[in-house]
Amino acid sequence: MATDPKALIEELLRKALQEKAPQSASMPIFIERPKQADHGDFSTNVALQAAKSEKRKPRDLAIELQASVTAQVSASATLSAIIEKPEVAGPGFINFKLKAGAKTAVIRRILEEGAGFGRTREGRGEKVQVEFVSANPTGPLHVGHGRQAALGDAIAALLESQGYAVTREFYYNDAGAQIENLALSVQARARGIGSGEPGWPKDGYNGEYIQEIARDFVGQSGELADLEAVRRFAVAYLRAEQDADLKAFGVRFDVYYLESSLYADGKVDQVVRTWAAHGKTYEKDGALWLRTTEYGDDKDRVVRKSDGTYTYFVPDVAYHVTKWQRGFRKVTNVQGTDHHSTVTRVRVGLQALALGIPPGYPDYVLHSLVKVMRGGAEVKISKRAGSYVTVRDLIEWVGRDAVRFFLVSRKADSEFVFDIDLALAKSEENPVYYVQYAHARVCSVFAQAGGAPKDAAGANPDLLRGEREMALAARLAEYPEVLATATRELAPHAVAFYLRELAGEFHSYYNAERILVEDEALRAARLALCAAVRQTLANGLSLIGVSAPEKM
RNA sequence: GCGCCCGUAGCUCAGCGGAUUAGAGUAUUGGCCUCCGAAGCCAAGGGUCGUGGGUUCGAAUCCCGCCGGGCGCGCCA
Repeated sequence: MATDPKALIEELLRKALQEKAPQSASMPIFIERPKQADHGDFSTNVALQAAKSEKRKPRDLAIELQASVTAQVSASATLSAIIEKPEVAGPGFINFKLKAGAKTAVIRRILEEGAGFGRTREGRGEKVQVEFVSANPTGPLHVGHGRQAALGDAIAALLESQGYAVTREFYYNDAGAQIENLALSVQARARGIGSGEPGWPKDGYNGEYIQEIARDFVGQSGELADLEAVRRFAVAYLRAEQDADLKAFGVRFDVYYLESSLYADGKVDQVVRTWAAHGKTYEKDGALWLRTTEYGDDKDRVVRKSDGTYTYFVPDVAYHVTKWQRGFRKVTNVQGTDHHSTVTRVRVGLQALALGIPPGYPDYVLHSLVKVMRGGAEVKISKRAGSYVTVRDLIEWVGRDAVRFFLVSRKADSEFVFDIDLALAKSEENPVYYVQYAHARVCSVFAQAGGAPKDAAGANPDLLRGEREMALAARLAEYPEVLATATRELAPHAVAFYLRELAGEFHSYYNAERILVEDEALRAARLALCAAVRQTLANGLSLIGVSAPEKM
């Protein structure tokens, strides 16, 4: 028998369905935590769902299910100690209440499991890969990359928490025309040629960083005529810059995969040969085309241009072949929505290779670009323009924790506005401080109590009977479900929202009740509850890459 | 024009495997520090969930049209 109350209730309902509504015996059962306290701790709408196929009135069916569940509960002493008799409400909801002791049991569990609270082995060690940031080494990381870094890292952490073996990977587009362009721009700058002047490359990069690279290159007496040397220097320079930014942001990668290596290893050629061998390509207008329309694309795509070079998506496909061959059956790419056309392209390219890769491979999490406002006007995010807000700017302005929390607090596909003025002037109102403050507050209480309780051994959670204590315990118990859902949906924003709520309930409790009361037993019980709150806050914050300070 | 995404309180956003009274933060207003940190708490006001239809006993949630916004539609990446 399950020990988790929610799982228990599901088992009870399943059995009730088999008894009272055999037609619907195998239907999915959704058990929610109602917003309204008087609707109990758990609620289900199975009766409403099943009523249709059973051709019954929802409320009548609900009453029968309720009777079955009640009978099962009364028959078992264990169950009776955990669950109250359920109630039928509204159009046919069945609401469940837990016995007070069953609610606070989670406190013991949290203190026992510690940093492991919320973690599961669901993933069974399956290898998964999360690719994110993957910025071209042609400029510093901008806010969009920051969003990607915050999202990707949190998604990776969530997958790890559910038992997957995660590889964080960064793909470097270090082989294309843009790199050539970068080298030419630096070379021109070093020769004193400004943007738009004679000799300036078409579509050259004219950000200030180009001048810095040029200055450094000349300063190290680099040979300006040697474009290859300029290219190597510029790429190394920008990679170092990006690495520094990512480090400051607290994001680490396990693998940096170089696009250039795909060419060097012949993997790009191999992809094209395989397509040709399967009759998926044809020549037209001096170029080589892939029959992507066979897979639902609206037109065929050029893979080898008439100048003999490949289009960008060929190495992209080759890259994903390596992911498959490296044993990643589950791959998530975090990218901006401006890349959404590559989703079909890459998937189709993989299909045309006939390697047995599933059609939906890989997964994508696409995020809208961040709009940065300053002084009431939008700050343009454009590499070419050279004026845009970088990740480093944001970190310097509002701090790493605030940036990460903020960027991960929104659904990936929602567009949102990062108001620099607001972040600058009112950084203390950022929700991250609210959550961190709750953590620091618990630490402060422990400092006065002469130390944190090591475990729940000396505490009796049954002494906690206050409304706020019950609410806090229920919130704590919800944490594992939040992680499971957030992982399944690749939606780390749910963690940020959860932490906000947990912190809120703690602040509320703290203001209403004194923790360090005279009564030693009650005091120990409350300290245990605080310890559980602190542990859960710390666990959640670490998933989204935010620190849990003891003092602020 | 076509494709994908978005439109929920003044502002920034949750909710969207349909269901019991639509939620937070922030802003505004009014309270709370002789007592564990006021970066906090308590309370009030504020929404025809873009709009018009449809499905349903029931729609912010599903379907269609329209309006508004974002992104994409290269032999660029």
